[in-house]
Amino acid sequence: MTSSELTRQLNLILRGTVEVIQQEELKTRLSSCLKEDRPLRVKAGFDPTAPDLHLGHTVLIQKMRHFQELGHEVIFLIGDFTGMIGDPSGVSETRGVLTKEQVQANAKTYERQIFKTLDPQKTRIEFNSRWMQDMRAEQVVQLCSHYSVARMLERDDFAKRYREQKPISIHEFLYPLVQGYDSVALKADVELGGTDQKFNLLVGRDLQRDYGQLPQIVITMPLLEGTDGVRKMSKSFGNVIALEDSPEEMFGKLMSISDDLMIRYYELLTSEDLKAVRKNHPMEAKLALAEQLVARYHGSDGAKQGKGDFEQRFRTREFPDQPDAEVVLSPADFSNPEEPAMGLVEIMVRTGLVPSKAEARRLIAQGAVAIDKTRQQDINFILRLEPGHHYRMKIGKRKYAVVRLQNAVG
RNA sequence: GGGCAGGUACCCAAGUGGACAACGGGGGCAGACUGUAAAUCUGCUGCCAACGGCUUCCAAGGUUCGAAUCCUUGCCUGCCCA
Repeated sequence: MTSSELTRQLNLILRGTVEVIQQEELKTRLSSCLKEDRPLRVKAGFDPTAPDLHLGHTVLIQKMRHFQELGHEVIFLIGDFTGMIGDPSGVSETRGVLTKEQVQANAKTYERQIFKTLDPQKTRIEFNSRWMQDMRAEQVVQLCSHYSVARMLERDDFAKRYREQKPISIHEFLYPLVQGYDSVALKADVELGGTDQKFNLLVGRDLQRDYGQLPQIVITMPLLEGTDGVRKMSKSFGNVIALEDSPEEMFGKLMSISDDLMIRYYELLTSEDLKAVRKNHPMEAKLALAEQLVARYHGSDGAKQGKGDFEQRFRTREFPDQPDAEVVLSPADFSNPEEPAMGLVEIMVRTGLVPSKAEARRLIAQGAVAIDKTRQQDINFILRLEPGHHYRMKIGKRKYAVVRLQNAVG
């Protein structure tokens, strides 16, 4: 194999990475693989408790795709065993333990989502329960003996919690060990992970060495910030853009991110030249980003749809074709069906877009509610409904609902 | 096993017998300004049949006219000693 091929592969592999441990090892192993005409075995683990992939995950998946394009073997590892134990963090809440059925269902969802990026023919999906399930206590203890508490406490998040006198359960120490053991079981050549996974990935190296294998090369990728632009994208922060968000939703969320974050998304999620992006008007650049990403997951029709919806809602401030909720009232909803009328607060709650009446009142008082383009600030306002009329209600900046009477039975 | 400290709303954190639905900060939401950007200013941020009522301060009991505050037990967490 030529050295130019080696360089070509390295360039693609290294694009966007934060750290490669060790780069020299990567080079050596890659070149021997090329020589022997065998693929690198690349592993990346995912947590089955969060089946909804979001853009944050795609940073890794994109990298997996790179490997795939270069002809290597990628393993999408689902940490179902770890998932079934349940995540310990969170003091009062005991995380629901996942059943096998749930894990199966989540795995299906994963497949559907990752195959928008990865080639199904070339992707191996594994579950770590396959080798963890029947491991005997003896073997578990033996596994534990490969690592020390002091070294465990080197992990940032453990160290921090230890310092702050926050609880750390023993079984949390098992997580890195199990994850590391996965690499042993799979004989991984490379493991991919976010920068937050660095410690766990390194444990894999140590364990592999202890078990007489060549230690895997660790490649860390940046964590993508969520829509708030500060914290990493995570369901628990409520700042995700999910791959299964509707085109409209995805487009809208992408448009609402800050300019700085937009650049970051370009950097990690596209191959665009950042210098060129910066030359554009930020608004235009953002539209282009939204179009590109929505098209990736929903096709070009989806992108058009998302853009159209965005234009309606925000640029021209029109009522969208697809409101977020529709409330249809029937005679039974009124005390006097002859003169159908209902308090605005009640209607708002019925849209499901507002969690409580108190919240509805607050919104009205703050001038966030309009009916047919007329702002309504009286919290006691009663809407008299006329048959056939579709009342268009706007709640806050981004929620729209239609309210109407049930059609007379014809 | 023993000693000590602690558990307050989404998070951090005040409050240590009545004026507490609970100071303050963060976050969130809304309004103004905008490019649904950033920054800034302002307001809101338990629920309801609402000048009032109801349910909250780890849980269950108890003391009291009255408890987030005092007592008992339990659960949870951290530190120190063994």
